[in-house]
This record gives sequence, C-alpha cells and structure tokens, in this order.
Amino acid sequence: MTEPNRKINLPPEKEIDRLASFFSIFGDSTRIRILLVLADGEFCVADIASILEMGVSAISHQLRILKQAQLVRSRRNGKNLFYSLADSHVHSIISQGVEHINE
Amino acid sequence: MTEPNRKINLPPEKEIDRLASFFSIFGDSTRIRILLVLADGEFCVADIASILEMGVSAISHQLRILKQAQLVRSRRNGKNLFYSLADSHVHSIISQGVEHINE
DNA sequence: TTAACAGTTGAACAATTGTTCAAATGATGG
DNA sequence: CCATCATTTGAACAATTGTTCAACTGTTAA
Repeated sequence: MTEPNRKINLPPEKEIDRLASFFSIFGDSTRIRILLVLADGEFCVADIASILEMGVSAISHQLRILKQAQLVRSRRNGKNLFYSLADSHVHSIISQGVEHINE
Repeated sequence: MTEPNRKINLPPEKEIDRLASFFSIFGDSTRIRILLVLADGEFCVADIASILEMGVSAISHQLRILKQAQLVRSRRNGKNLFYSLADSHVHSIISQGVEHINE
C-alpha cells in the first residue's frame, strides 16, 4: 500500500452493459453486411438473403436483433416486409470503425 | 424471377471481418470499463484489477486483446507495466455508442 | 544467487452466439 | 375457404467467448 487508489467515476453498470450490448451488434459480419445492404435502400428479407447468399432464416434472426436495437425498421407491403435503416448513426459508427482499422 | 437483383457493392469480405472484430472488442463490458479507467490516466494491471474488483489475470487477458487492437499501449516502469489509451478514436467511438443508446 | 513481486500464459469450464432445420404464423389472391 | 408465398420462431448444434486457476516468465532489490 504505497498510495491510496485514485478515485475513478465509472458510469453505472447498467449503462455499461447496454453500451457493450450495443457494440456487440456491430461485432458480427453478417449484421454489418445487412446494414451495408440497407444503406443502399429498402429490401425484403428474401432479397437480403439472396444478395448475401445466406438462408432466409439466418437473415430473419439477425434482422430481429437489428430491429430490437432500433437500427432497422420494417414496413409491410403485401406479403413482403421491407427493411431499411432506422438510424442516421449507423453510417457514422461504421465509418469510425473503418477509419480506425485503416490507419 | 420478376426483377434482376439490384447490384450492391459490399466491401471485400476480409475488410468486413476486420470491422466486425474491431467492434466486438467494444462488445464486452470488462473491456469498456478498462478503457474508461484508462481514459483517466495511466494504470498498472494490478490497479485496474483493484478498481474493477476483478482478478489480475482476467484483466491481463483483456489488456492483451485491447493491445492487439492498438487501443492501448504499455510502458514498463520497474516491475510495473503501465497501460494507457493508444488512440484518440476510443473516446469518440464510445461517445457515439452512448449517444445512440440515450435517444 | 535468491526471494519477492508483477504480469503473462494456457488449459479448462460454463455461458453465449450464429446458423440450420423444421414447423408455425400471417397475408394474399383465386 | 384454400393454397401459396414470405417471414418468423424455437430447438439443436457447433463454435466462440470470458473467467478462473495454476504454472510460468521476467524484473527488482538484497
């Protein structure tokens, strides 16, 4: 014990957990690819699956996570559900990631 | 086949994978807490462990991940290794996450 | 050299995650 | 209503992850 611990003010645990959950949404390449597709416009589930060459179910599962995080919206048109980006932050968050890894 | 698929230009798979790996580093609350501690200054491993009330080994494992991602640096002083933030992006990336979850 | 300390490492474990499959839901047009 | 299409859902599985523990490395001071 040479010195008393410096006092550090961390945000409450709950907020840190929410922050970590938020970032882990971007921590999966399928979800990033979905977001990049939707950056180009509105698409229904089957289209996204076809573009990414993946099963419809896998895409649907991921869309649910993105929707819960309020990163995408959906709109029904006939039998189709069209998904689109819900948030303007998405672009800038991804951009900052790109910036970091390209330095 | 009613319509040809719209052409979407995604970044190469390798870059998307690196992006996902980068974001998943922020997807763990221990690592976020370490980064927030280091936002206050330089600390050695045992101090971080004490502040976060965790084992030294757990912190060391996470610091290795943060260092590989070039988010922290270390500097030896005697028996101690002092860690500090390596990158100015860290603040703004976390800030953007906070912004999103508080809207 | 030795003892003590600071930190790292690797194996092990439980917990969480993403994808697949099959079955269910819900909307549409005939 | 019925058949069909688009999507969702839940269970199952393998793969990945974070923490713990014990052993190890490396530095310092005596």
